Amino acid sequence: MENRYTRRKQPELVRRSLLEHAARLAVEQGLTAVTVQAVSDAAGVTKGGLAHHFPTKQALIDAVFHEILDALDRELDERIKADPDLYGAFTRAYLESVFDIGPEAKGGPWATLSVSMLTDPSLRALWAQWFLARIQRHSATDDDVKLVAVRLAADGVWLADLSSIPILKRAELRSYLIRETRTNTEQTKPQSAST
Amino acid sequence: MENRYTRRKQPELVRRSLLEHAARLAVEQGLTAVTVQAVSDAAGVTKGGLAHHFPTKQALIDAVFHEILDALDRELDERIKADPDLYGAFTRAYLESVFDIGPEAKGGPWATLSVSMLTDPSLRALWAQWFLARIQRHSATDDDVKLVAVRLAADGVWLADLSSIPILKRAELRSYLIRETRTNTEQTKPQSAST
DNA sequence: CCAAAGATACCGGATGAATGGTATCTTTCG
DNA sequence: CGAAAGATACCATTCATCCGGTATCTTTGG
Repeated sequence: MENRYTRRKQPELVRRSLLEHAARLAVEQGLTAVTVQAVSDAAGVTKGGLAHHFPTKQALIDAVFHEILDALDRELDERIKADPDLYGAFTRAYLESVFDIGPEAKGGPWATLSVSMLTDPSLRALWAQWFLARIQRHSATDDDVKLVAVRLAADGVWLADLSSIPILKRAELRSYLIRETRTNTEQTKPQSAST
Repeated sequence: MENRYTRRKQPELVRRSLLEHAARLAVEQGLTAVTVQAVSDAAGVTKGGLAHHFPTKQALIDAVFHEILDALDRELDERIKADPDLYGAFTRAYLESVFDIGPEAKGGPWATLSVSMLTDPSLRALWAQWFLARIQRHSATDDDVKLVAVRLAADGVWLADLSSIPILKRAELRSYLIRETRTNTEQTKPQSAST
Protein backbone atom coordinates (compact mmCIF):
# COMPACT_ATOMS: atom_id res chain seq x y z
CA MET A 1 0.00 0.00 0.00
CA GLU A 2 2.31 2.66 -1.29
CA ASN A 3 1.34 6.20 -0.78
CA ARG A 4 0.55 7.70 -4.16
CA TYR A 5 -0.44 11.01 -2.76
CA THR A 6 2.99 12.30 -1.94
CA ARG A 7 2.69 15.20 -4.33
CA ARG A 8 3.06 18.54 -2.74
CA LYS A 9 -0.11 20.48 -3.34
CA GLN A 10 0.42 23.49 -5.50
CA PRO A 11 -2.86 24.25 -7.18
CA GLU A 12 -1.59 27.34 -8.95
CA LEU A 13 1.38 25.56 -10.40
CA VAL A 14 -0.71 22.64 -11.53
CA ARG A 15 -3.23 24.94 -13.10
CA ARG A 16 -0.59 26.80 -15.04
CA SER A 17 1.05 23.57 -16.06
CA LEU A 18 -2.23 22.30 -17.45
CA LEU A 19 -2.78 25.46 -19.45
CA GLU A 20 0.73 25.49 -20.84
CA HIS A 21 0.77 21.86 -21.85
CA ALA A 22 -2.64 22.17 -23.44
CA ALA A 23 -1.39 25.07 -25.53
CA ARG A 24 1.80 23.28 -26.45
CA LEU A 25 -0.02 20.16 -27.52
CA ALA A 26 -2.40 22.16 -29.65
CA VAL A 27 0.43 23.82 -31.50
CA GLU A 28 2.70 20.84 -31.88
CA GLN A 29 0.22 18.14 -32.74
CA GLY A 30 -2.99 19.90 -33.60
CA LEU A 31 -6.12 20.40 -31.63
CA THR A 32 -7.19 16.80 -31.99
CA ALA A 33 -4.21 15.81 -29.89
CA VAL A 34 -5.52 17.88 -27.03
CA THR A 35 -7.34 15.23 -25.07
CA VAL A 36 -7.88 15.46 -21.36
CA GLN A 37 -5.78 12.36 -20.99
CA ALA A 38 -2.86 13.76 -22.93
CA VAL A 39 -2.96 17.11 -21.18
CA SER A 40 -3.22 15.48 -17.80
CA ASP A 41 -0.32 13.17 -18.48
CA ALA A 42 1.84 15.99 -19.79
CA ALA A 43 1.10 18.09 -16.76
CA GLY A 44 1.79 15.19 -14.42
CA VAL A 45 -1.70 14.82 -13.06
CA THR A 46 -4.61 12.55 -13.74
CA LYS A 47 -7.82 13.22 -15.51
CA GLY A 48 -9.52 13.70 -12.20
CA GLY A 49 -7.00 16.32 -11.25
CA LEU A 50 -7.66 18.21 -14.41
CA ALA A 51 -11.37 17.95 -13.88
CA HIS A 52 -10.96 19.63 -10.54
CA HIS A 53 -9.42 22.72 -12.11
CA PHE A 54 -11.48 22.73 -15.28
CA PRO A 55 -14.87 21.08 -15.04
CA THR A 56 -15.02 20.53 -18.77
CA LYS A 57 -12.64 20.36 -21.66
CA GLN A 58 -14.15 23.42 -23.21
CA ALA A 59 -13.49 25.32 -19.99
CA LEU A 60 -9.83 24.40 -20.28
CA ILE A 61 -9.62 25.54 -23.88
CA ASP A 62 -11.42 28.76 -23.13
CA ALA A 63 -9.02 29.42 -20.28
CA VAL A 64 -6.05 28.89 -22.57
CA PHE A 65 -7.54 31.28 -25.07
CA HIS A 66 -8.20 33.99 -22.53
CA GLU A 67 -4.75 33.62 -21.09
CA ILE A 68 -3.27 34.21 -24.51
CA LEU A 69 -5.41 37.20 -25.28
CA ASP A 70 -4.35 38.77 -22.01
CA ALA A 71 -0.69 38.16 -22.71
CA LEU A 72 -1.16 39.69 -26.13
CA ASP A 73 -2.83 42.71 -24.63
CA ARG A 74 0.07 43.25 -22.29
CA GLU A 75 2.64 42.87 -25.04
CA LEU A 76 0.89 45.30 -27.32
CA ASP A 77 0.46 47.87 -24.58
CA GLU A 78 4.13 47.64 -23.76
CA ARG A 79 5.21 48.19 -27.33
CA ILE A 80 2.81 51.06 -27.80
CA LYS A 81 4.08 52.69 -24.64
CA ALA A 82 7.66 52.40 -25.87
CA ASP A 83 6.83 53.96 -29.22
CA PRO A 84 7.59 57.69 -29.31
CA ASP A 85 5.39 58.20 -32.32
CA LEU A 86 1.66 58.24 -31.76
CA TYR A 87 0.38 57.80 -35.28
CA GLY A 88 0.18 54.12 -36.18
CA ALA A 89 1.63 52.98 -32.88
CA PHE A 90 -0.86 50.19 -32.48
CA THR A 91 -0.30 48.95 -35.99
CA ARG A 92 3.45 48.92 -35.47
CA ALA A 93 3.08 47.07 -32.20
CA TYR A 94 0.86 44.51 -33.88
CA LEU A 95 3.25 44.16 -36.76
CA GLU A 96 6.35 43.81 -34.67
CA SER A 97 4.84 41.34 -32.30
CA VAL A 98 4.09 39.14 -35.29
CA PHE A 99 7.47 39.52 -36.91
CA ASP A 100 9.57 39.18 -33.81
CA ILE A 101 8.09 35.88 -32.90
CA GLY A 102 9.17 34.42 -36.17
CA PRO A 103 8.35 31.22 -37.92
CA GLU A 104 10.34 29.00 -35.60
CA ALA A 105 8.73 30.07 -32.35
CA LYS A 106 5.91 27.61 -32.49
CA GLY A 107 5.04 28.10 -28.87
CA GLY A 108 4.25 31.74 -29.33
CA PRO A 109 0.81 33.08 -28.64
CA TRP A 110 -0.01 33.59 -32.28
CA ALA A 111 0.36 30.02 -33.33
CA THR A 112 -1.78 28.82 -30.49
CA LEU A 113 -4.32 31.45 -31.23
CA SER A 114 -4.78 30.55 -34.81
CA VAL A 115 -5.01 26.84 -34.39
CA SER A 116 -7.68 26.97 -31.78
CA MET A 117 -9.36 29.97 -33.32
CA LEU A 118 -10.03 28.76 -36.79
CA THR A 119 -11.22 25.42 -35.60
CA ASP A 120 -13.75 26.54 -33.09
CA PRO A 121 -16.38 29.04 -34.22
CA SER A 122 -17.07 30.19 -30.68
CA LEU A 123 -13.41 31.08 -30.25
CA ARG A 124 -13.50 32.81 -33.58
CA ALA A 125 -16.23 35.04 -32.23
CA LEU A 126 -14.19 35.72 -29.13
CA TRP A 127 -11.22 36.71 -31.22
CA ALA A 128 -13.36 38.99 -33.35
CA GLN A 129 -14.67 40.65 -30.23
CA TRP A 130 -11.20 41.20 -28.83
CA PHE A 131 -9.92 42.54 -32.10
CA LEU A 132 -12.77 44.97 -32.64
CA ALA A 133 -12.45 46.33 -29.13
CA ARG A 134 -8.76 46.85 -29.65
CA ILE A 135 -9.28 48.54 -33.00
CA GLN A 136 -11.87 50.86 -31.62
CA ARG A 137 -9.55 51.82 -28.81
CA HIS A 138 -6.97 52.98 -31.32
CA SER A 139 -9.32 54.46 -33.87
CA ALA A 140 -7.83 57.89 -33.36
CA THR A 141 -4.30 56.89 -34.33
CA ASP A 142 -4.71 53.75 -36.44
CA ASP A 143 -7.68 54.28 -38.65
CA ASP A 144 -6.01 55.00 -41.97
CA VAL A 145 -6.54 52.59 -44.84
CA LYS A 146 -2.83 52.20 -45.22
CA LEU A 147 -2.57 51.05 -41.64
CA VAL A 148 -5.44 48.64 -42.08
CA ALA A 149 -3.57 47.15 -45.00
CA VAL A 150 -0.44 46.80 -42.91
CA ARG A 151 -2.28 45.02 -40.13
CA LEU A 152 -3.90 42.68 -42.60
CA ALA A 153 -0.50 41.93 -44.04
CA ALA A 154 0.68 41.14 -40.54
CA ASP A 155 -2.12 38.62 -40.26
CA GLY A 156 -0.94 37.17 -43.52
CA VAL A 157 2.58 36.82 -42.18
CA TRP A 158 1.35 35.09 -39.11
CA LEU A 159 -0.66 32.72 -41.25
CA ALA A 160 2.31 32.00 -43.48
CA ASP A 161 4.50 31.32 -40.48
CA LEU A 162 1.98 28.87 -39.18
CA SER A 163 1.72 27.12 -42.52
CA SER A 164 5.48 26.91 -42.71
CA ILE A 165 5.44 28.90 -45.91
CA PRO A 166 8.74 30.72 -46.19
CA ILE A 167 8.48 34.44 -46.74
CA LEU A 168 11.17 35.62 -49.06
CA LYS A 169 12.78 38.94 -48.20
CA ARG A 170 11.36 38.80 -44.74
CA ALA A 171 13.58 41.53 -43.36
CA GLU A 172 12.95 43.77 -46.32
CA LEU A 173 9.23 43.18 -46.03
CA ARG A 174 9.28 44.09 -42.40
CA SER A 175 11.03 47.39 -42.87
CA TYR A 176 8.78 48.17 -45.82
CA LEU A 177 5.65 47.61 -43.78
CA ILE A 178 6.94 49.62 -40.88
CA ARG A 179 7.79 52.44 -43.22
CA GLU A 180 4.23 52.29 -44.46
CA THR A 181 2.97 53.06 -40.99
CA ARG A 182 4.87 56.33 -40.89
CA THR A 183 3.53 57.99 -43.98
CA ASN A 184 0.00 59.24 -44.02
CA THR A 185 -2.24 58.47 -46.95
CA GLU A 186 -4.53 61.45 -46.55
CA GLN A 187 -3.19 64.15 -48.75
CA THR A 188 -5.41 66.86 -47.30
CA LYS A 189 -3.37 67.26 -44.17
CA PRO A 190 0.36 67.06 -44.60
CA GLN A 191 1.28 65.09 -41.48
CA SER A 192 -0.95 64.86 -38.44
CA ALA A 193 1.40 63.69 -35.71
CA SER A 194 4.98 63.95 -36.77
CA THR A 195 6.44 65.73 -33.78
CA MET B 1 -41.99 -1.97 -44.73
CA GLU B 2 -41.61 1.20 -46.70
CA ASN B 3 -39.23 1.24 -49.53
CA ARG B 4 -36.27 3.30 -48.50
CA TYR B 5 -34.56 3.01 -51.82
CA THR B 6 -36.80 5.53 -53.50
CA ARG B 7 -33.93 7.87 -54.24
CA ARG B 8 -33.21 8.37 -57.85
CA LYS B 9 -29.63 7.39 -58.31
CA GLN B 10 -27.40 10.23 -59.35
CA PRO B 11 -23.96 9.35 -58.13
CA GLU B 12 -22.35 12.53 -59.39
CA LEU B 13 -24.86 14.69 -57.62
CA VAL B 14 -24.48 12.75 -54.41
CA ARG B 15 -20.74 12.99 -54.63
CA ARG B 16 -20.85 16.73 -55.09
CA SER B 17 -23.36 17.08 -52.31
CA LEU B 18 -21.09 15.19 -49.96
CA LEU B 19 -18.15 17.40 -50.79
CA GLU B 20 -20.12 20.60 -50.41
CA HIS B 21 -21.72 19.67 -47.14
CA ALA B 22 -18.41 18.54 -45.74
CA ALA B 23 -16.92 21.91 -46.59
CA ARG B 24 -19.87 23.79 -45.18
CA LEU B 25 -19.83 21.88 -41.92
CA ALA B 26 -16.14 22.51 -41.47
CA VAL B 27 -16.60 26.24 -41.79
CA GLU B 28 -19.76 26.62 -39.81
CA GLN B 29 -19.13 24.30 -36.91
CA GLY B 30 -15.45 23.54 -36.98
CA LEU B 31 -13.60 20.54 -38.25
CA THR B 32 -14.58 18.41 -35.29
CA ALA B 33 -18.16 18.64 -36.49
CA VAL B 34 -17.34 17.10 -39.81
CA THR B 35 -17.99 13.46 -39.01
CA VAL B 36 -18.97 10.88 -41.56
CA GLN B 37 -22.34 10.65 -39.89
CA ALA B 38 -22.99 14.37 -40.01
CA VAL B 39 -21.83 14.71 -43.59
CA SER B 40 -23.90 11.75 -44.67
CA ASP B 41 -26.99 13.06 -42.97
CA ALA B 42 -26.53 16.52 -44.42
CA ALA B 43 -26.12 15.10 -47.89
CA GLY B 44 -29.15 12.89 -47.45
CA VAL B 45 -27.37 9.56 -47.54
CA THR B 46 -26.18 7.06 -45.01
CA LYS B 47 -22.67 6.28 -43.91
CA GLY B 48 -22.63 3.36 -46.28
CA GLY B 49 -23.43 5.67 -49.13
CA LEU B 50 -20.58 7.92 -48.23
CA ALA B 51 -18.28 4.97 -47.84
CA HIS B 52 -18.99 3.99 -51.39
CA HIS B 53 -17.77 7.32 -52.75
CA PHE B 54 -14.98 7.87 -50.26
CA PRO B 55 -13.50 4.77 -48.68
CA THR B 56 -12.14 6.73 -45.76
CA LYS B 57 -12.80 10.03 -44.08
CA GLN B 58 -9.37 11.28 -45.00
CA ALA B 59 -10.14 10.54 -48.63
CA LEU B 60 -13.20 12.76 -48.36
CA ILE B 61 -11.26 15.60 -46.80
CA ASP B 62 -8.48 15.29 -49.33
CA ALA B 63 -11.03 15.39 -52.11
CA VAL B 64 -12.56 18.55 -50.70
CA PHE B 65 -9.16 20.11 -50.48
CA HIS B 66 -8.12 19.20 -53.99
CA GLU B 67 -11.43 20.33 -55.40
CA ILE B 68 -10.90 23.74 -53.87
CA LEU B 69 -7.33 24.07 -55.02
CA ASP B 70 -8.34 23.18 -58.55
CA ALA B 71 -11.18 25.68 -58.57
CA LEU B 72 -8.83 28.28 -57.24
CA ASP B 73 -6.31 27.52 -59.92
CA ARG B 74 -8.90 27.93 -62.62
CA GLU B 75 -10.20 31.16 -61.20
CA LEU B 76 -6.76 32.67 -60.88
CA ASP B 77 -5.77 31.67 -64.38
CA GLU B 78 -8.92 33.21 -65.75
CA ARG B 79 -8.36 36.48 -64.01
CA ILE B 80 -4.75 36.61 -65.02
CA LYS B 81 -5.68 35.96 -68.60
CA ALA B 82 -8.19 38.79 -68.54
CA ASP B 83 -5.68 41.23 -67.12
CA PRO B 84 -4.05 43.36 -69.82
CA ASP B 85 -1.22 44.31 -67.53
CA LEU B 86 1.49 41.79 -66.92
CA TYR B 87 3.20 43.21 -63.90
CA GLY B 88 1.48 42.07 -60.71
CA ALA B 89 -1.22 40.20 -62.58
CA PHE B 90 -1.08 37.21 -60.27
CA THR B 91 -1.22 39.38 -57.19
CA ARG B 92 -4.23 41.22 -58.54
CA ALA B 93 -5.98 37.98 -59.39
CA TYR B 94 -5.28 36.67 -55.91
CA LEU B 95 -6.50 39.87 -54.34
CA GLU B 96 -9.66 40.13 -56.37
CA SER B 97 -10.63 36.54 -55.88
CA VAL B 98 -10.48 37.14 -52.16
CA PHE B 99 -12.38 40.41 -52.23
CA ASP B 100 -15.06 39.39 -54.66
CA ILE B 101 -16.14 36.42 -52.65
CA GLY B 102 -17.01 38.64 -49.77
CA PRO B 103 -17.56 38.08 -46.10
CA GLU B 104 -20.97 36.48 -46.45
CA ALA B 105 -19.90 33.66 -48.72
CA LYS B 106 -18.97 31.28 -45.96
CA GLY B 107 -18.85 28.38 -48.30
CA GLY B 108 -16.16 30.04 -50.30
CA PRO B 109 -12.95 28.26 -51.03
CA TRP B 110 -10.84 30.35 -48.72
CA ALA B 111 -12.73 29.70 -45.57
CA THR B 112 -12.78 25.98 -46.16
CA LEU B 113 -9.14 26.02 -47.02
CA SER B 114 -8.07 27.62 -43.80
CA VAL B 115 -10.14 25.55 -41.48
CA SER B 116 -9.01 22.24 -42.82
CA MET B 117 -5.50 23.45 -43.42
CA LEU B 118 -4.56 24.58 -39.98
CA THR B 119 -5.72 21.46 -38.26
CA ASP B 120 -4.22 18.88 -40.50
CA PRO B 121 -0.46 19.12 -40.95
CA SER B 122 -0.54 17.08 -44.14
CA LEU B 123 -2.99 19.52 -45.69
CA ARG B 124 -0.84 22.36 -44.49
CA ALA B 125 2.06 20.91 -46.42
CA LEU B 126 -0.13 20.51 -49.47
CA TRP B 127 -1.20 24.11 -49.31
CA ALA B 128 2.36 25.28 -48.86
CA GLN B 129 3.38 23.25 -51.86
CA TRP B 130 0.59 24.66 -54.02
CA PHE B 131 1.32 28.16 -52.95
CA LEU B 132 5.05 27.96 -53.52
CA ALA B 133 4.58 26.42 -56.94
CA ARG B 134 2.20 29.17 -57.87
CA ILE B 135 4.54 31.87 -56.58
CA GLN B 136 7.46 30.45 -58.47
CA ARG B 137 5.42 30.36 -61.62
CA HIS B 138 4.86 34.09 -61.37
CA SER B 139 8.23 35.05 -60.01
CA ALA B 140 8.94 37.11 -63.10
CA THR B 141 5.96 39.40 -62.67
CA ASP B 142 5.07 39.20 -58.99
CA ASP B 143 8.26 39.19 -57.02
CA ASP B 144 8.35 42.71 -55.68
CA VAL B 145 8.17 43.26 -51.94
CA LYS B 146 5.22 45.53 -52.42
CA LEU B 147 3.34 42.75 -54.16
CA VAL B 148 4.24 40.29 -51.45
CA ALA B 149 2.78 42.71 -48.94
CA VAL B 150 -0.41 43.00 -50.96
CA ARG B 151 -0.82 39.24 -51.16
CA LEU B 152 -0.27 38.90 -47.45
CA ALA B 153 -2.88 41.57 -46.87
CA ALA B 154 -5.24 39.54 -49.03
CA ASP B 155 -4.62 36.58 -46.76
CA GLY B 156 -5.47 38.85 -43.87
CA VAL B 157 -8.72 39.77 -45.55
CA TRP B 158 -9.98 36.26 -45.93
CA LEU B 159 -8.91 35.51 -42.41
CA ALA B 160 -10.99 38.45 -41.26
CA ASP B 161 -13.89 37.34 -43.39
CA LEU B 162 -13.71 33.93 -41.84
CA SER B 163 -13.70 35.38 -38.34
CA SER B 164 -16.61 37.64 -39.25
CA ILE B 165 -14.51 40.66 -38.47
CA PRO B 166 -15.92 43.56 -40.45
CA ILE B 167 -13.39 45.42 -42.51
CA LEU B 168 -14.14 49.09 -42.47
CA LYS B 169 -13.66 50.92 -45.73
CA ARG B 170 -13.59 47.65 -47.58
CA ALA B 171 -14.07 49.23 -50.98
CA GLU B 172 -11.44 51.85 -50.30
CA LEU B 173 -9.04 49.23 -49.08
CA ARG B 174 -9.56 47.19 -52.16
CA SER B 175 -8.81 49.99 -54.57
CA TYR B 176 -5.85 51.02 -52.46
CA LEU B 177 -4.34 47.56 -52.59
CA ILE B 178 -4.94 47.24 -56.30
CA ARG B 179 -3.29 50.57 -56.84
CA GLU B 180 -0.32 49.25 -54.91
CA THR B 181 0.11 46.51 -57.46
CA ARG B 182 0.49 49.00 -60.27
CA THR B 183 3.31 51.07 -58.94
CA ASN B 184 6.72 49.57 -58.83
CA THR B 185 8.81 49.92 -55.73
CA GLU B 186 12.11 50.01 -57.55
CA GLN B 187 12.90 53.64 -57.99
CA THR B 188 15.19 53.02 -60.95
CA LYS B 189 12.28 53.19 -63.32
CA PRO B 190 9.85 56.06 -62.75
CA GLN B 191 6.41 54.47 -63.21
CA SER B 192 5.84 51.35 -65.20
CA ALA B 193 2.13 51.31 -65.88
CA SER B 194 0.28 54.45 -65.05
CA THR B 195 -1.23 54.99 -68.51
C1' DC C 1 -0.64 24.85 21.10
C1' DC C 2 -2.88 21.10 19.02
C1' DA C 3 -6.03 17.97 17.49
C1' DA C 4 -10.50 17.25 15.47
C1' DA C 5 -13.39 18.63 11.49
C1' DG C 6 -14.16 20.16 7.28
C1' DA C 7 -12.58 21.87 2.86
C1' DT C 8 -9.61 21.55 -0.98
C1' DA C 9 -6.65 19.05 -4.16
C1' DC C 10 -5.95 15.00 -6.52
C1' DC C 11 -6.47 9.92 -7.94
C1' DG C 12 -8.04 6.36 -11.16
C1' DG C 13 -11.31 3.24 -12.67
C1' DA C 14 -16.14 2.96 -14.66
C1' DT C 15 -19.38 4.41 -18.01
C1' DG C 16 -21.57 5.59 -21.98
C1' DA C 17 -21.82 8.20 -26.03
C1' DA C 18 -19.54 9.13 -30.63
C1' DT C 19 -16.86 7.89 -34.18
C1' DG C 20 -14.47 5.55 -38.15
C1' DG C 21 -14.52 1.51 -40.33
C1' DT C 22 -16.32 -3.07 -42.33
C1' DA C 23 -19.27 -6.64 -43.86
C1' DT C 24 -23.50 -7.87 -45.85
C1' DC C 25 -27.88 -7.04 -47.78
C1' DT C 26 -31.26 -4.61 -51.06
C1' DT C 27 -32.43 -1.87 -54.90
C1' DT C 28 -31.63 0.33 -59.28
C1' DC C 29 -29.67 0.89 -63.76
C1' DG C 30 -27.47 -0.49 -68.04
C1' DC D 1 -28.06 -10.82 -65.06
C1' DG D 2 -24.28 -8.12 -63.01
C1' DA D 3 -22.28 -4.28 -61.34
C1' DA D 4 -22.92 0.10 -59.28
C1' DA D 5 -25.33 2.76 -55.55
C1' DG D 6 -26.82 2.87 -51.30
C1' DA D 7 -28.87 0.92 -46.73
C1' DT D 8 -28.40 -1.53 -42.42
C1' DA D 9 -26.20 -3.71 -38.81
C1' DC D 10 -22.25 -4.30 -36.19
C1' DC D 11 -17.41 -3.85 -34.21
C1' DA D 12 -13.39 -1.72 -31.98
C1' DT D 13 -11.70 2.34 -30.26
C1' DT D 14 -11.36 6.73 -28.39
C1' DC D 15 -12.78 10.15 -25.62
C1' DA D 16 -15.06 13.17 -22.16
C1' DT D 17 -17.29 12.93 -18.11
C1' DC D 18 -18.64 11.03 -13.74
C1' DC D 19 -17.86 9.49 -9.21
C1' DG D 20 -16.29 7.30 -5.04
C1' DG D 21 -12.16 7.40 -2.69
C1' DT D 22 -7.65 9.31 -0.56
C1' DA D 23 -4.32 12.65 0.83
C1' DT D 24 -3.08 17.30 2.23
C1' DC D 25 -4.26 21.85 3.71
C1' DT D 26 -6.92 25.19 6.64
C1' DT D 27 -9.89 26.47 10.09
C1' DT D 28 -11.52 26.17 14.60
C1' DG D 29 -12.55 24.88 19.27
C1' DG D 30 -10.53 23.72 23.48
